[in-house]
Amino acid sequence: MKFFTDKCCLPPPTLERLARLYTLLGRLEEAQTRRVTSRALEGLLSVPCHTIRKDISLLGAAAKAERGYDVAALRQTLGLRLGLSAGYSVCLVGLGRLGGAILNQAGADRRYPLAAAFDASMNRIELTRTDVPLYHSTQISRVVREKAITAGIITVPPHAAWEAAERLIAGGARGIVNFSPVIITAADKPVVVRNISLTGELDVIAAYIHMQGV
Amino acid sequence: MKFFTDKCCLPPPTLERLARLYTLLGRLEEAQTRRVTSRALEGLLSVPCHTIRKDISLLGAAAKAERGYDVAALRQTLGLRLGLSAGYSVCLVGLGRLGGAILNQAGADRRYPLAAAFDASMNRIELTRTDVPLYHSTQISRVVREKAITAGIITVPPHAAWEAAERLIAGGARGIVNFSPVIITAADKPVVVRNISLTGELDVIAAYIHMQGV
DNA sequence: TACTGTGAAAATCTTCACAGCT
DNA sequence: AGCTGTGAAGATTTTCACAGTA
Repeated sequence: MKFFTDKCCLPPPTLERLARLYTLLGRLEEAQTRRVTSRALEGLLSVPCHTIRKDISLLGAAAKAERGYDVAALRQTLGLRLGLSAGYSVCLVGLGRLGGAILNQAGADRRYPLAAAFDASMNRIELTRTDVPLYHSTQISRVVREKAITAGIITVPPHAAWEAAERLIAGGARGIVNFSPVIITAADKPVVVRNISLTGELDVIAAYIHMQGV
Repeated sequence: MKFFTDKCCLPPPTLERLARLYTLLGRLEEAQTRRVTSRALEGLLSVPCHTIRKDISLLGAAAKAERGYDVAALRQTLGLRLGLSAGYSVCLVGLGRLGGAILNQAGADRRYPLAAAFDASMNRIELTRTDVPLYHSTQISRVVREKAITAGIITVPPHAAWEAAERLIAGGARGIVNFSPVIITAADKPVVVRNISLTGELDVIAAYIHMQGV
């Protein structure tokens, strides 16, 4: 018998849905919504209400059987149990167009402040205007270690992606969001990797369409 | 008894893995690799070789039991069966920083050429330099319909995301890649939606880390 | 020997059904 | 009446084990 994937104590699909729910609850809170029923969440998340209830139930800590969930309370519980309020700091590797966009939008989202950003071009580092401290890519491991950075966002060109990932891992990073079109794997390392690719998403869409599905 | 999700004739997880495999095979082909074994793919995709073999087997069309798969042949089969060589055209909604980045990188990836791009600001439309035809956001439905655009990429601010999605759908788009931090749902419409959010990915990473997992 | 292909077994995830609360 | 919580049933997905082929 095997308990889920590795040592995770919540099924991965549940964990991912709950993470999305957390963000949604934040938005509802901003909109002054006090309570939501699982059925309302079904419409907002495209997840069956049964599944939502089950997910929350698996968390082990829900409110009593009242009319719907208390938005603020549920969000807080979620943040606690999922470790989303841990205040991890992240860094950015690659100051090209995509990196630049993230650098600027990072201000909008206070949850994951950028503690550092890196690029392989000194020229670009000098041209970039930001409050985030900038370093040359060769400094990744050192800076990640010194600042105790938890995760890195990779936006470098394909050929440089692996080296960026290795440096992040060498510095002790525990997570990587990889936007370069190369798949980064770290099955043997204690690192969570999320590979995101626009083309990949379009491929999946094309495949679903091809299958006549929804 | 229920057959997978909706009318799709391949299990969704399989479909998504195969789509990723397709891209990987393209890369291997560029690198002049002729054959790959399922075990080699395991390392490159972080997917167990058993699963890879099963996935390919479900496709229904693999080579004879030789030493590994013929890279080019498998890729071609995949493209055909998954509909990845259908030559869909896509459009971009939102010419902010992220949209601009995608607009420029789109040239790098010839698989999904941008047939149009939209923004709500005429000023920004005039300032943007590109070969892609630009239109005001109010034209989305018309242009999507006239150019038979299959999918749209949304990079607008949160408050404008829903309207963008509705216009795309009204124009007949079958797929949406949404990079805005709002979740777009279209469970009742024949549209495939992929919501992608940097913060969301960081949340998932944080949650996995919290669970002590890998 | 080293690989793929695949039915069957095992594990996992989702859905159901109904108890319990308000 | 209408909601949540949850064990159990059902469906899906992964893993296994081994037959078959070069």
